[in-house]
Amino acid sequence: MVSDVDATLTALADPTRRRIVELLRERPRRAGELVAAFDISAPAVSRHLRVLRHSGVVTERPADTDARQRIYELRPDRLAALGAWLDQVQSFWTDQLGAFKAHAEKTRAERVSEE
Amino acid sequence: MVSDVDATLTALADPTRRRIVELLRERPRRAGELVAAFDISAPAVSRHLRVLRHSGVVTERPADTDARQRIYELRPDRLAALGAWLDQVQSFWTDQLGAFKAHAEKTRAERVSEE
DNA sequence: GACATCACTAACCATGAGGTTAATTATTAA
DNA sequence: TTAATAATTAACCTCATGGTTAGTGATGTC
Repeated sequence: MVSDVDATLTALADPTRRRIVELLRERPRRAGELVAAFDISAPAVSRHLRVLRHSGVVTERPADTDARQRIYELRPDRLAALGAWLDQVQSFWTDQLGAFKAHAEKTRAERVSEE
Repeated sequence: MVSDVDATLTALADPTRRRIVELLRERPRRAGELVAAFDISAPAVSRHLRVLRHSGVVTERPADTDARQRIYELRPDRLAALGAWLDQVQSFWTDQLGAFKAHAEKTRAERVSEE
């Protein structure tokens, strides 16, 4: 029930991996491109990518132009599952305390529009 | 920018803490009640609660009937912020999926930076 | 074919996080 | 006021995780 959410949260637990997700949020990127974005070594980034891959947060494929290069792309399903889990937790909460429901929704909406 | 999301994800990274959140999803609970729900020691649970407290996911207050007991309650703001972050990531993905599916391999697409 | 390049795995090391038991604080009960 | 209870902090141990450098496999380039 929570197992893929579990893997997703574990994957997003690390700040470097969160940053990778944010980079991939803009567009797919080559592994080397991601390595260049951090001050850590290439193998370190590579292992973060493996965690993200195995948790299903990203996909990987070789580039058409140069098969040595690997393109990483964000995959929405797992993030959607996490979102659903969050909605569930929040909805239970709002059911419990109906008076605050409006406030919670309002807060959420504000945060979205802020960025 | 991501800092509270950061703390929230770190807090939810641990399976025990996720389970605590799910228990609190139903109703506020006493610390001892939460301890009883796990096979680990009371201090271990206590520290998980501290992490959740510091990340803002839960609040704590003494019980009215017995001030030794502490009531833990879920707080929606941080989870809402995390939800907003997820929405943001996903919306970027869906906006740009079509365009990049076609050209990502051949073209180095230049992006408008929204930050 | 020889060599460079991209990204990965392998092997190793250090730190942090989660677990334990023992001690501490605050409150209630006798 | 003394003892018991609820929960926490303190001190300690172990192991998972993230970092490193070195080596490997595959692909592109000369």
